[in-house]
Amino acid sequence: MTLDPDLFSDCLPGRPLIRIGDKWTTKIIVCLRDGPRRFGELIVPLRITAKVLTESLRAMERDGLITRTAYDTNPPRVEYALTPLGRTLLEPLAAICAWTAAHQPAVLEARAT
Amino acid sequence: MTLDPDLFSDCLPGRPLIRIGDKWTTKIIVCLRDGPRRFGELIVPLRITAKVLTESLRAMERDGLITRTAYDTNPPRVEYALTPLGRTLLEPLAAICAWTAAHQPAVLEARAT
DNA sequence: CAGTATCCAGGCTGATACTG
DNA sequence: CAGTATCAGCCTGGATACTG
Repeated sequence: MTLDPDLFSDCLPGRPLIRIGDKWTTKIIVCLRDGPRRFGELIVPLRITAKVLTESLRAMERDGLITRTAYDTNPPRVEYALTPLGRTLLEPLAAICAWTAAHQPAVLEARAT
Repeated sequence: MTLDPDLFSDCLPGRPLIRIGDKWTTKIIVCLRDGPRRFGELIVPLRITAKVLTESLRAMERDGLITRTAYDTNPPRVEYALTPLGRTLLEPLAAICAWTAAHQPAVLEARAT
């Protein structure tokens, strides 16, 4: 196990770097893991408001994690997809998921006492 | 790579479960990786206020991630240490660190354009 | 359908002052 | 040293209404 020797180089979830620590980014990434999805296909399962979803998607697009493709149809159709860079995040996120799946009961038990 | 099939079971950083997504928890854990540390040994390198550090430590203690040991001396001496449970978090956190170390430049470049 | 535009509450966070 | 108490600002996130 190797942890960044410089603890304060913003390599961890806190706010600064990537928005891993925010409420929605990671969930959106996982939502996109099986292929492109439309705005409405994200908003429903995530139970997020349009405003917040838009903000999150824009930020992730700026960071190069996803792409936004608008088709000039009526009604409009917009698809969001992971970039190769965004896709590389699936692995560390899976590690977090695995940890939670394994240890959530222990945490909840500790919290109960 | 295996991701939790139930996307909404709070297995990801968002707020709900473990405080992985908050600003300080992960940094505190990494700070404690080499052994117990005193309150003041955390507050200085983390550049956190006493109030926030106290709140974070209490929450982590409730969750069973750290222990708090107060020695009845004068001046007082309190040590915080990772529990075995807390220690298991080092591995997934290292994965996040590794991702950031590897891809931070790409993100910053995307953000700049 | 895929957003924008406002407004607003609550939580996180920090600064400052004080205590056993 | 290791906190607690209080106050205040910011920002995230949500509710609601409206638009091309």
